[in-house]
Amino acid sequence: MTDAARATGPFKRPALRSLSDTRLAASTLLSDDDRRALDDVAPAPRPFYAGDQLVPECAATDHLHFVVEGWALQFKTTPDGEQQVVGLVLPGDLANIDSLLFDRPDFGVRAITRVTAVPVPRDRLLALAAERPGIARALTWTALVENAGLIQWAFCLGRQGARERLAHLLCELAVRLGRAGDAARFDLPMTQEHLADALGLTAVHVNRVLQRLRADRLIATASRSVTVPDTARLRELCDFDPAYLHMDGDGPAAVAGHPVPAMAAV
Amino acid sequence: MTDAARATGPFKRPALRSLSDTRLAASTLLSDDDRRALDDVAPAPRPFYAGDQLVPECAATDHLHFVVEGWALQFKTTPDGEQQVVGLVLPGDLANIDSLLFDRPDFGVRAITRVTAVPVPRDRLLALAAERPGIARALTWTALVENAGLIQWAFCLGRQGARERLAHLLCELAVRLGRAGDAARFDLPMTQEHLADALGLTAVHVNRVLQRLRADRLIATASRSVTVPDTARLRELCDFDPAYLHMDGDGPAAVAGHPVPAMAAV
DNA sequence: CGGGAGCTTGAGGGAAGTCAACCGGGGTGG
DNA sequence: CCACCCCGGTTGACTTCCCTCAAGCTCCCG
Repeated sequence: MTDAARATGPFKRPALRSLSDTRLAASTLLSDDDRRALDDVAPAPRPFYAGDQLVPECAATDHLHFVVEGWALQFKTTPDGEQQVVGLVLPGDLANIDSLLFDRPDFGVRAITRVTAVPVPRDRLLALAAERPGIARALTWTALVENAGLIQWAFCLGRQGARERLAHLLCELAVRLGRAGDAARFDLPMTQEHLADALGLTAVHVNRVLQRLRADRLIATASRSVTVPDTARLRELCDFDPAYLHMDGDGPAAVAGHPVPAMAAV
Repeated sequence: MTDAARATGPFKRPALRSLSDTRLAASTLLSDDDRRALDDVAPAPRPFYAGDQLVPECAATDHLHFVVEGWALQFKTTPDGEQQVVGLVLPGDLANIDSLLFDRPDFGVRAITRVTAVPVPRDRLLALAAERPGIARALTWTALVENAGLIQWAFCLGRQGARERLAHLLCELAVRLGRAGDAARFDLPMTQEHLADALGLTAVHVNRVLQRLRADRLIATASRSVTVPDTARLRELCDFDPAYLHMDGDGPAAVAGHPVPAMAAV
């Protein structure tokens, strides 16, 4: 709650204005008509405090939350209270696409910072998809991108060590935040505990691994932000390939015959 | 290749006949018309030998493979040759839904046993989806189910020990094979090496964990098959809840107003 | 009969977890 | 205004889980 100030850190990018600014709409599958139709069904954005649940883990939901500002995480809880983070939701992302067709969510979504989200009723989106193939396709595309991210997530958890996993997460964040250049610096509002929950580690161990990365000059950290002095070196460490993020809105272009917008900063 | 005989083990279920028998079509989102249209675009099934790649990991694909017989696995390879299995493909499953909209696959698919698959050209499926909202929706539904499975997979890899992960995988297979009752026995054509690649472990350790599960009477194994004497006890060990498999074709029913077929044996 | 794939077993090592204590800063309440 | 407190980060000692390497076994198949 007291993170309100932090949410507007030194590297805040201009807030997204509408659903047309989200990744769903950027996927080149949509016509301008589709985008307008999407904006028409969008209700007013809703604010959340850090720690709030956008989507409770174990209760039915019928709204899809498009995050336009702030960070959130997708999580699943063990019976003994531990939680595993299964995805990070950044500005422009759709927090819970599974609620499009499932009554009970497969995971909860919790705000890390203060968050602004547009909660679109599932039925409105389904109706839109039924009459506009472009939107239906864009929704499928979004689900598939989510899929690719989860596959990579599982891969890292299963086959990489703590050092590589942490490096990989930082590489991913740099790309998704559009700050993948050298000497790239970006906000990182996650605590070491958050990182641990995401990487399948403990906070103590995350701490030690972070220190080693710092000692090796692979990263530098300031309060709530990270600098990557040499992107290539960090990527080499964890074998990072940004293709799985599908930042270029691939595939769809070939299908719809639309030009690919210059969205990627990979 | 010499597994051809094994693929027709003692618990072989009748082979699926067409796309209408796959999970995609069972999702209650399709009208009978939709199902017919789907069957109309289906080419002849194609056989694969054990070890064959249905989808090569690093080459563009434009066919979606519906597996009607046999087992396959979805995998991702590390630069040093290790592989992480990110999903198992059973009869009725769609092996590579990501190829619907992406040119390059996010993972490869390799046959574990002899496999029969129906390779549907992506374009035909896309065209069908564009004119039939039901099929578009069923495809999205399939992607979301895949999603739920991957989330659970990541959860297990991140937060469970070897024993729990292995138990969880066996519980999942029992349900997906429709053999979730007590004293349930089912074919398991995977080697301990396959299991290790799936669970993020080594084959040696899988071996030891299997022995402990056997010693504790949680499972019994015969050649290429597993028996679960007490389903409840095994599920309790790994905190298994079959909801994430969405075997009941949920959500869609409420949407389309169709009755839910009695597909679940959960 | 030989050979290979898959399973089993053992000894030793390393990565990550656990438990516990301490620190530093910012916010809150007295 | 200051003291306190809580949260997040840091550090150390010890433990545990799982990996590595290596060898031997069994079964199936050629």
